[in-house]
Amino acid sequence: MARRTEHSEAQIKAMVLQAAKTLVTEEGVGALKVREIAMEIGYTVGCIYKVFDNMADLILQLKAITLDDLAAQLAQIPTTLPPEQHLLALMQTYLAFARQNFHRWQMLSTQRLTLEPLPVWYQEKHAAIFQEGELFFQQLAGNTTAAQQQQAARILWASVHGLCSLSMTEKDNPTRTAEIEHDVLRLTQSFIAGWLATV
Amino acid sequence: MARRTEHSEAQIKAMVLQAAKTLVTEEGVGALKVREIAMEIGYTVGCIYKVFDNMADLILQLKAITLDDLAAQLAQIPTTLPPEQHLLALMQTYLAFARQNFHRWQMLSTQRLTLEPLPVWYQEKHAAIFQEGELFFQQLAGNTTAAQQQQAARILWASVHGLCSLSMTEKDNPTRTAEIEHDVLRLTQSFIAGWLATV
DNA sequence: ACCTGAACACCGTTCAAGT
DNA sequence: ACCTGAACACCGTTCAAGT
Repeated sequence: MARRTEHSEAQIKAMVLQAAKTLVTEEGVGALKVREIAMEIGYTVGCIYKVFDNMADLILQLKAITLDDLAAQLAQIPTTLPPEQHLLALMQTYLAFARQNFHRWQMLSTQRLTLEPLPVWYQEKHAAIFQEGELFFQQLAGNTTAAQQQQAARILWASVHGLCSLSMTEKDNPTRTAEIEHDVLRLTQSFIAGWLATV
Repeated sequence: MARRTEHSEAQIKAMVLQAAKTLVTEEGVGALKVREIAMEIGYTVGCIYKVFDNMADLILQLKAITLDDLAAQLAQIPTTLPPEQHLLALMQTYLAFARQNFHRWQMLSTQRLTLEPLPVWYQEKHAAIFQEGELFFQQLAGNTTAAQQQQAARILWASVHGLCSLSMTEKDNPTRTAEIEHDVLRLTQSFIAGWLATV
């Protein structure tokens, strides 16, 4: 009954990812089902397994797109800011991205159940975001080593992520929502001040 | 074919939770299946739904036990420590617990897909752990408000959690493993120093 | 060669039917 | 009254069979 060739493999791949992105954005990662995607793009399930190894592969590709979108947001921060302001802007932009893309951001933290390590290309994409920040710790304290600057950036990113994670999965008091920004602000300022004093 | 009454409902509930705890501890939350639990305790699946509403309920009970175990660890910290040392001990104990109970600790962060809010009794158990810490921020800076102390404790817990989360889900370099403790130490010390300076 | 869609294995959950 | 176990709905995944 088949034989269409209306779309190339690359086109189908893009259609699948687009449909998957919409599904996750609107209903969360829990709503991501092969049959649902297939119906959305007008093909059957078998077709999806021609362009993706399996569901874990598809999810990884989708996470990569989310990382790209986040990186693009971070890149928009003006480069003229003094280092501490720049670090603060990075963290606030991260929070804003998490808010505006809640379900996709949440998906970034869903570790798959398989124990295989993440592919290198994905790890590098992730590391690139963390590297945003190292430069500014260098500018803040030029006498520190590169390892110290890396550690500082890594700690700041991870801790702000933890704070976002806690705040956004809690029950949504309207008051709470406004508090998150203050928490991120205080965490960032306090960490930088304390790091400068003890490094 | 049935009719045993060898165990009370409470006994069966305890057996289920014990079996579930072992399964999660040894193989992770992904290995938690009703049929598996049923086989382990020598009953059939239907029996499990007599003592638990569903799988989400069972998982919540299991998470509550994990929170209790964590709280017990935190309570073992000697009360004679000066406030900053005590905060540091809290964070290091949290890291140690996460390490020694990796799969159960990881399960604490797995938000269920249903959008219902967590029951109040569970929220309180969770909040009780976060309250550990507030007292010491008060001792560190008596001139601050209770709200400021709460914010500080909340931020410190969330950020250390984020750091543990990042470190422990990364690929396990043996070198990395030793670095985590240094990261937690630096984060805690820097945050406290910075908080005291800017509050 | 390309796509279908029925089948399979495996989940959580339910409930009529046994004892 | 208590427990069974077969059935159901719903997943991801595969692959022989159509065009």
